[in-house]
Amino acid sequence: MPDSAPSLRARVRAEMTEEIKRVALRHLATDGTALSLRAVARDLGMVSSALYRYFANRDELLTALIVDAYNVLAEEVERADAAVTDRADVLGRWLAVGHAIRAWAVAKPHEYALIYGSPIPGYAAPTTTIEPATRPVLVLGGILADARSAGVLPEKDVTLEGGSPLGHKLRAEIETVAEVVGAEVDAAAVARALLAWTELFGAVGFEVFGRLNNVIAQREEWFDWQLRSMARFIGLGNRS
Amino acid sequence: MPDSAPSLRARVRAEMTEEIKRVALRHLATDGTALSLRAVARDLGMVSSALYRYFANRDELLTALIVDAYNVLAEEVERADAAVTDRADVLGRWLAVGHAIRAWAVAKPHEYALIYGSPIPGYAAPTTTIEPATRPVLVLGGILADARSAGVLPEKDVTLEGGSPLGHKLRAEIETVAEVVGAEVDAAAVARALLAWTELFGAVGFEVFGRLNNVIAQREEWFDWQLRSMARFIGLGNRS
DNA sequence: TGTACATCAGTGAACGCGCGTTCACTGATGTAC
DNA sequence: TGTACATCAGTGAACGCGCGTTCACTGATGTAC
Repeated sequence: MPDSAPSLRARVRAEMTEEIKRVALRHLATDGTALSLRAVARDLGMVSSALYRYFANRDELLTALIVDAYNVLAEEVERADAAVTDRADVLGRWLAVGHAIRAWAVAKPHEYALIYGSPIPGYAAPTTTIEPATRPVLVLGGILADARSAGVLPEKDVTLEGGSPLGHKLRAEIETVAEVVGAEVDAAAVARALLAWTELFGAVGFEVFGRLNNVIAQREEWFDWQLRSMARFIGLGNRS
Repeated sequence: MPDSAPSLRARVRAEMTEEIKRVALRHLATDGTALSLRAVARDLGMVSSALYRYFANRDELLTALIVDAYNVLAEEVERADAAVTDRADVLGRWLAVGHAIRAWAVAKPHEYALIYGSPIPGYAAPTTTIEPATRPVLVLGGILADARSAGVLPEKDVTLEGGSPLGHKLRAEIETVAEVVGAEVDAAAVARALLAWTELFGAVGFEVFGRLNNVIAQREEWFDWQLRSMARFIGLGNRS
C-alpha cells in the first residue's frame, strides 16, 4: 500500500476533524467565543469526551478555527489578486483585494470577529497563528512592490514627508515591515500603505460590527469609495 | 425637606448602583462580556439575588455599562476639544480629539471592546444607547463646521470628486449624516471626514486588539502620524 | 491467508464547578397623620 | 413628638440548567509475523 493512500482510519479521522470544526463554526455564530464543547458534541451525536480524541481541549479547537479562518481569508485574498490579469493594474488589484476581504467578512461575520474582533478572554493565541495571519498583508506587499517597479508610486515622498516626517525609531520599524512583506519601497510609502490597510479593516469592522446601521445602507458603494480614496492616498492612482 | 436633599435611602441606592457598575467593569476585564452576576455579587459581599434590586437582569447591567462607557468617552472627547483655546485651530482640535480617544481606549481596553468591539452574543443594544454613542461624532461635526466657516476646507470638492464621485443614494445618506452632525458642509467633505473617522477607529482597534504587537512599538507616534495624514486628507491642513 | 497483538475512536459515568433567576422572608428606613 | 403603616434592600434556599475534563471500558481497525 503506497504512502499516498492513507488508511481508512486516517481518512475518517481527517473527515471527522473537519466535521467538528464545521459544527463548532456554526456554534460560534450563536455563542460567540463562549463556545461549548458539549454543545458541539451534542450536535454531532457524540458524547462530549469523544472530542478529546481530536482536540486536547477547548483552546486547541479555538486555535484550529482561528488558523482556518486566517487561511480561508488568505486564499480569498490571494485568489482575488491573482485574478487580475493585468499585473500592472495595481489599482485594480488593490480594489480586488479590498472587496474580497469585505465580501468574506460580510459573509462570515463571526469568523471575522474571531480573528479581527475583541480578544477572547482567557485565550492566548499560540505562535502558530502568526504565519497565516500574515498572509493577507503579503499580498498587499506584492502590490506595492509591483507599483513601485511599474513606476506608479511617487519615487521620493515629498508630499507627506513635508507634512509629518517619521521619527527614526518608527521609521526603522516600518522599514522592518517593508522587509517582512518583501516590498523594496521607501518607509513613507509603506507607512501610507499600512494606514490604508488600517482604514480598510476599520471600514470592514464598522460595517460588520454594526456601526453603519441606520447610517449608511449603500455599503458596497461606500466601501468602494473608501478603497479608491485610500488607493489615491497610497499612490496607486490610475495611470489614466 | 427640600427636593434637593434626597433621602438617605436614595443616596445609598445611587452609591450602591455605582459600586455595582464599578465591580462589574472590573470583571469585564477578566471575563469579557461573559460577565457573571454571581461573581459581581460575591465581590460585593452580597447574595446574587440582591443585584435584582438594582438591575432587572444581566442585560440591563450590561446596557448600563455600555451607556456609561459611551458617556465617559464622550466627555473625554468633548473636554479635549474644548481645551484647544484657539477654536480656529481645527487641526489642533482634530489631533486633540484623536489622541483623547486613543488614550481612553488604551487605558480601558475592555470598555473599548465593549462598545467598539465584536457584538455581544445574545445581546441586543436598546435604543437608549444610540444617543450617547453619537456624542463623539458630534464633536467631529463641530470641528468640520468650524473648519468650513474659517475657510480652511476646500470650498468645492474638485480633487476627490474627479476621482470617485458619490452615487446619488449614497450622497443623500451622507448628507443626512451631515445634518445630524450639524455641519453645513458639502457631502464630499463629510465623506472624507467619515473616512478619517473610520481610519481613526481602525487604528485604535488595531492597537487595542493586538494587531500591532511585534510590529510597531512606537504607538503614540505612529498614531499621531496617521492622525496628521488623515487631517490633511480631510482638508484640515495647517494654515501655515 | 491467518493469527496475535497494538492502536485508537467512541462510551458512559463521574467530579466539581458555575450560572441566571424566582420567591417568601426579615428588618431597617421613610411617610402620613 | 409619637405612632401606624408602607416601602424596599438584602437574605437564603431552591429550581433547573450548563460546563470542561478525567477515566476505565468496549469493540472495531490496523499491523507484524
